[in-house]
Amino acid sequence: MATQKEVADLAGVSFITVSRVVNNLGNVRPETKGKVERAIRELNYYPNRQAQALNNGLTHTLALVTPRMFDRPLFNNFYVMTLLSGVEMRGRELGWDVLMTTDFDQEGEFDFLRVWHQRKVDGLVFVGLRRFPSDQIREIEAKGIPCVSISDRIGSSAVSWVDTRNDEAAADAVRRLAALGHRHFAYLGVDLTQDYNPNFRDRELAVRAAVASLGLELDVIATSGVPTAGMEAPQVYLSMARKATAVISGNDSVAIEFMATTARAGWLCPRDYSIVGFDAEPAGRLCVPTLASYRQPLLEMGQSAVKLLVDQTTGARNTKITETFPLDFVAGDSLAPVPQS
Amino acid sequence: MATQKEVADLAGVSFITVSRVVNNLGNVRPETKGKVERAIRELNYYPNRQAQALNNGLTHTLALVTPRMFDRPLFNNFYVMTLLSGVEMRGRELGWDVLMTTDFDQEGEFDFLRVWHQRKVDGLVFVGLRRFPSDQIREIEAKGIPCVSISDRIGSSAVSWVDTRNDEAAADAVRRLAALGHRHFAYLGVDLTQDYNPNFRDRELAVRAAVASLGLELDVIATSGVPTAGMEAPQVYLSMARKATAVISGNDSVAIEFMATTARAGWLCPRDYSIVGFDAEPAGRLCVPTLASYRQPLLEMGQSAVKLLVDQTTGARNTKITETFPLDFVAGDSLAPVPQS
DNA sequence: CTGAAAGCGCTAACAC
DNA sequence: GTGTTAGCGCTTTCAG
Repeated sequence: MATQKEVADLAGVSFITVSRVVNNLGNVRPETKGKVERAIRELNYYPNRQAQALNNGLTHTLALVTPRMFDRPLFNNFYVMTLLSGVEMRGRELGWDVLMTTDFDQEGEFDFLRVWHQRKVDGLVFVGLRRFPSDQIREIEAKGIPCVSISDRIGSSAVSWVDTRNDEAAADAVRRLAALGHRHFAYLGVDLTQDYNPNFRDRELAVRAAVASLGLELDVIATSGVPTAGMEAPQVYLSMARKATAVISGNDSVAIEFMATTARAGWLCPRDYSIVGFDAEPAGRLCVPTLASYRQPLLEMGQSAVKLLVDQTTGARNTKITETFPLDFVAGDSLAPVPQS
Repeated sequence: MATQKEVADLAGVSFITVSRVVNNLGNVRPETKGKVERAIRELNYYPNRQAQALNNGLTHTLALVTPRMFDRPLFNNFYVMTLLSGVEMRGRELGWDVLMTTDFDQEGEFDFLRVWHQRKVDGLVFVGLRRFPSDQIREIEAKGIPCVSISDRIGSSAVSWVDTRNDEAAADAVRRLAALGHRHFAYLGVDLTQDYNPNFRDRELAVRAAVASLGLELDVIATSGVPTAGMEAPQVYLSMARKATAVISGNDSVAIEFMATTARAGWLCPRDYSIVGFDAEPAGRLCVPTLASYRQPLLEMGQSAVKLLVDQTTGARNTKITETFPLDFVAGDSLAPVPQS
């Protein structure tokens, strides 16, 4: 653990000169600089970030805040992890490190601001799959804590966000299925009154609107929360006398499970119904039939969020920015013309 | 951002008393302590970790080092993600935060020790899916950098590791399939001369040994590296005149893709062959047929690694510890008696 | 162009 | 029990 002073001694200069070289402040004669650089290399010197941070307040670290659910972190999840990849990639480019945290602590307290208070990070990126408590928003506003939200369009003027145009994609799904002759739709979602999830919310609302505007039929089946009569979505669907032929699922995981369960009951996709999901998870590509879906540019979203955050902490920008991305349709064999019965 | 001094002023004591209260050092009269605690609450004071770290050298942060592949982080991966969950959970319990990093930087340099040199973390947990360069091992030994490896049984006496008994599970798989009458095996792996992965390595070697000891037949098909004649594993298998009826796959992802590809070619599991994978990914549960597999206790492994690391940094233990976990068999419909042909 | 002095927020060692 | 002094490694004034 070489220190600045040791480098200075070896190079025969004062430690302040080392600081100048390390931080590229100019004002150093080339040959002095050369001596210092040689000493740095020889001692394998790295500036101590803790000490730097104590001076200028910058840790060059951000926290990625993700949901904790069922008493454990929700890392094991394609959506969150792809975002993390984007965050890490852009973070690296900009010289920032990423601290993984969850929104709740062990005891179920909402304390994700802790890492900022402790000065472990300069700012936070939220993966907003859950309602944001307004207490925290007020604190963020009051203290000017740099924050960017992904997926949840936080109302506060202090929080920038990036999101996708789920409404467009959901409307496209309805249109696409209607064009294949489908007249009876089902939407697999969550109980929005219980489980706030902005993605599911936007998708369900847009599906409702699009189906209604075409004058078609729609069953909405909640997956989580309190499922109808204690049954899970596939059971609810299978128990219906008149089954929708066009199923739109709030995400791919739900869709894949749905396909597997109905298949075991002898009700097959795409023979008996068509289905489309969201998020284009890799598992959907491996299904038989392959699952049609809408891809969010998660990698880009993660990268963009970091950019916004860094701009904000460095003062390059201090106004709220909002950014929306389109979703791409990913074709699959799970989409077919309505069965003639 | 209240400081210790501000709290002290408000409480009418000196800042050192605040420090004593915060760190529970005793030596403080209860009523003084009460005053200080009230001031802390009122000012919403958090100790500045940077400053603490500058004194005692402890950041209470660990780095989880995971592989970067194909120019991006490999976070989006069931295996890595479940480990991360375990690491985060135990970290929280012990008051440590987790910094996510990758083994290579943007330019392909092996610089995962950077975060330690910069004093951003107190130690490292490696997810060893890749050969560890011996340069780094030497540096770890020389500087006493606290490290724990997951899955790769690092030879150095300075690096503790946790791993699973893949050999046992692989032998069990062979035994199980042989008991179902299978005599011709295939193993789907990677090119071990090109792609070092300790899990795949242990599994392949054990399969080879077990099949040989029973005097049965084995085809080994590499998935990555340079696939035979430019074909991927399923194609290689399908192109064989005499196909193995018992397939053991190095992991579930490969197995799932294998099943999907052969199914499209009309070669069906379990009618035409049986298959078993490793890691018990959730996607395998949703396959038709469901995929038999062996589950590693990844959550526990992650937790255990953190425990070992923390013990090492706090000096509670300074000898190398190694720990192995058993794998659990997870039943699936992909296993059946050998087809009568 | 280079250096000396002060201080970031905190803790360890030593007084009182 | 409580306070004072020094110093962790670095950067930011301000002098020379």
